[in-house]
This record gives sequence, structure tokens and C-alpha cells, in this order.
Amino acid sequence: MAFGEQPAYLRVASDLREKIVNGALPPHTRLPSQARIRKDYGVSDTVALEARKVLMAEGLVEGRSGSGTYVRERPVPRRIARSGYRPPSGASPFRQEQAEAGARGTWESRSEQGEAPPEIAVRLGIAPGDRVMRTRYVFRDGGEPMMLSTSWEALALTGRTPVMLPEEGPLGGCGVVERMAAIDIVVDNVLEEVGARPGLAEELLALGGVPGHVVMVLERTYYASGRPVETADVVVPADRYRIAYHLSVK
Amino acid sequence: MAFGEQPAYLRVASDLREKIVNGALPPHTRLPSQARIRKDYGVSDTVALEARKVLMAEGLVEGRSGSGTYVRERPVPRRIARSGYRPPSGASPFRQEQAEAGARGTWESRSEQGEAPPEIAVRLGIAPGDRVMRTRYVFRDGGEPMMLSTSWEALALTGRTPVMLPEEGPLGGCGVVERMAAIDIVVDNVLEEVGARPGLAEELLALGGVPGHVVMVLERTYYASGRPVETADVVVPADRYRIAYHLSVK
DNA sequence: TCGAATTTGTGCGTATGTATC
DNA sequence: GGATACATACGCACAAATTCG
Repeated sequence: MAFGEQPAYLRVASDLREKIVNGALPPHTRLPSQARIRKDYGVSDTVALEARKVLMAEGLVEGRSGSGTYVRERPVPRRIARSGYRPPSGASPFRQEQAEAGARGTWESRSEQGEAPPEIAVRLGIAPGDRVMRTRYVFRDGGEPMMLSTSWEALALTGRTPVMLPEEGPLGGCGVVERMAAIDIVVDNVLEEVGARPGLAEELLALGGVPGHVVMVLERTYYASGRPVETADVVVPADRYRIAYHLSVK
Repeated sequence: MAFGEQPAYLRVASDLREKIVNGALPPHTRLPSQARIRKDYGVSDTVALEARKVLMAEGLVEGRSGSGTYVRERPVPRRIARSGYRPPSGASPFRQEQAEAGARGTWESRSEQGEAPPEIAVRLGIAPGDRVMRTRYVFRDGGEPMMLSTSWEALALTGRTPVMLPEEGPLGGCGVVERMAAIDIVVDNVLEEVGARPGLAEELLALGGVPGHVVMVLERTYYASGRPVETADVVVPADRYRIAYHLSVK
């Protein structure tokens, strides 16, 4: 390996990657076998193996023992719209997006009371151990699970009110803003933090993914006059979705 | 390797991982060297190497050539603030965030003209093959590369104006909004799409990571009266950063 | 049904380059 | 400069899974 060059295994990986992204090697086709790569590129077994490993780590291909290394399908990511603007009709952001996309969105939820874990307490501006209502959601799109969400609300705010249970009563499924408005809490701003990490095994189980897949995590907190009223962790598979923000530039 | 056992390199990796997470090997300490692992566990050089690679891919340790393999500090994710509001002072969002954090941000850039690839043409609302100015950035935080960015601008807009080169002239490094204002283009809104995926080998090489690490990709497009004026791909390592949006409701 | 060929995945030994101490 | 350590690279071997005649 001469000076200034990149390692042979990266050179081979780049060449194969190029063939994948430009369509010369479409999804479901087989990559050249390790022996074949060795011959084609004039490299050793180790280099051919390392090159395949790079592409596997990048999620572009998957190896099937005894069969071959195959180009993965790359789904066109759908957009999840998040915007400061929210129409007055009673719809939470996700359901709004569902409506816009004309998709069939369904969801299940389960609420239960409990004590606020430390991290959630910080986000809600309450003391650790304070009573909270935790609601877990599984959102589906045409039957396929596509999003997990866990939301927390301080019972000091919603306890003994008609909206204590997010998905029950006349305002069930209407979204945080409308529910809070019903008990005279005016939600006026929201903080959203987007992160990403490899999905946990149970998350990917619920989302129908493969271990090692990447998920995006959206930490969202609604505020009323500077006071947090609800916070949630939203988990979506990163290969199928993007989170879109439309902002005005002052 | 007998039936039912896991591969030797995974067994070694698990043992070392355990020592890392339970504190026996705190951050900044050096892992046993490859030769040492070979002796301690009675395995070959290859197995010791593969075991280290597993831990590096998990982001738990980093190898420093010639020195050793060191346990990494558990990175507390830093916030990259993205908000509709933007102060009138001449600063691009990233530099604004740098200022807020009081960090030492530096960057390098390289601009060159070329033809718009199809995907970029769509985002800029021009025809594929139209001339564009492409500028690649490497942003550093205290010397460490932390963000890659590639921006495209249609030369039909900026060609033969003082702001054709983003980082040259009196407005160099001032951000898109101010530069466009100088040629009477009023940027009034921005669309940002956040996605995530395993990083490419080249990206992670530049960001000081390992193939397979997760990156977040921010596709940002600035608009002036509904017309795209600049679009960019921003790549940041997901284990170190979060992207934060503060939105007003209603 | 059987068996041979292919392919991946794992593992071993060694050699060399280069960065760090 | 010398010793150490990581990174890359070569060649080989074998087990398990798959494919195909």
C-alpha cells in the first residue's frame, strides 16, 4: 500500500458501493463471491472479506451463509411532518401526517400510573418519584407497526380531570394540545430533540425490523407558559422515515 | 469452536466489554494490547484483533495506532440547536450554536463548480446537469472533526455576483441568509429533513469513527419566496449529537 | 436421496508499514 | 534509535449452510 492511498479493502468496498448505489447491482442481486472479488480485484482473501464487512456494516448488503452476499432493499423514506403550524382541528401531529398522506393509521395504547424515573422527572420539571401517567403507543400504518411512542404526564396536572387518561373520554385520541386546552392549560410551544442509535432488540421486534437496524428517537416536550406539561419518546425506524421541519426564517 | 458456543472473538469481546461497563476498565485506560490478549485468553492474533474490532464498532473503545486501545468517554450528547428564530447578527446556524456553547469552532471548506446530480437538481428546483457551486465543509470542535456538510447553490442565482463563492469575499463565512441578502434575495423559510443511517466508511474516517457507526443526516433547503436558493447535506455522528427544534404551537 | 461444489463465517500464523513512546 | 502497538495484508484451513445436479 503506497503512500497517500487508501487501504485496499476500502478501495474495493468503494467500488462495490458505487455499483450498488448507481444501480449496477440492484437490490436482491448477489454480490461477487469472496473468491470472485479476490480474482477480479487481484487482492487477498482477507481484503475481500474486509470489503464485504464494510458494506455489511453500512447496511447496504447482508451476508447469507452458504448462499452469498446480497444487496439489500432500500425503502424510500417517508416523511413525518413536524411543524410549528398546527391546524385548529383536533388532531395530534402524527394523525395529522397520517391524514395528509391519506394513509390508514391505527394505533393501540395502554396507560398506567407510576413514579417518574429521574430522566423523565427532569424533562417534566417535577421531582423524581412524583406520580405520572405513562402511556405507551404502537402506531401502525396499514397493519405494519411503524412507530413506538411513550408519553408521560404529571398527575399533578391532569389527575382528577376528564383528560387524565389520554385515550379515554370525549377527547380521547385528540392530541395533547386539545386535551390540555380542555382543562385550561394553553400549550404554546414544543421542544423536539432528534437523536439516532442502533435499535434495541425489543424495539425492532415491535417494529418488525432486524437487529442492528437504526432507529431515530424523538424526544418531544410540550410546554404551557414555560412549564412542561407532557413529554414523550418517539421511536421510528430510520430506514423508512424522515422527520421534516418547516421553519420560517426571521 | 464446539457446538453451541459463540465464536472466540465474541467471547473475548464480551469479557472485555463486561470489564468496561462495570468500571474495571474506566474511560481513558488502555485495553490489554493485542499480544497481551492473545496470551491472557489463549487465542490467536486474529481473534484478539477481531475482538478489539467488535468493541471499536460498538464505540466503547478507540484504537490509537502505535499507542494502544483506549476506553472511550461515554459521550454526553451535545445539542445542535435549530430554530425558526435567527438573530440578526451574521452567523450561520452552526456558528450560532458554536457561539452559544462557547466552543472553539473552526472549519475548512472547498468550493468547486460542477453539474447538478439528479437528486440535488430536484431539491434546488433546477434541471439535472445545470451548473452548481458545490462546497464541502469539515467543521471541527477543538480540533476534532464533528460535522461534515456539503452545500449546493445554483450558479444561475449566484454566478457573477460577489457571493458566488460561499467562503470568499467580505461575506465569507456569514451564512446563507446574509449572503443572499447581499444580492437582494430574501431567504424567508427553510425545510429540514432529519434522517439517520449507518455511516459510510469515508464519512466515519473523516469524523474519527468506525464503519457502521450511526450518523444523522440533515437535508436542509433554504427558500426565498418559495424558490430554493441553497440546499445542503449535513452529517453528524449520532452518538455525540442531537438536533433540537424549538417550535411555537399554533 | 445423495453427494459434490460453492459460499460465508470463523480461525490461525505470519509479514510489513507506521505511529507512538 | 529501539521497543511497542495498532493497522493492513497475504495465504491457508475448516465448519456450517446452501445450492444444484
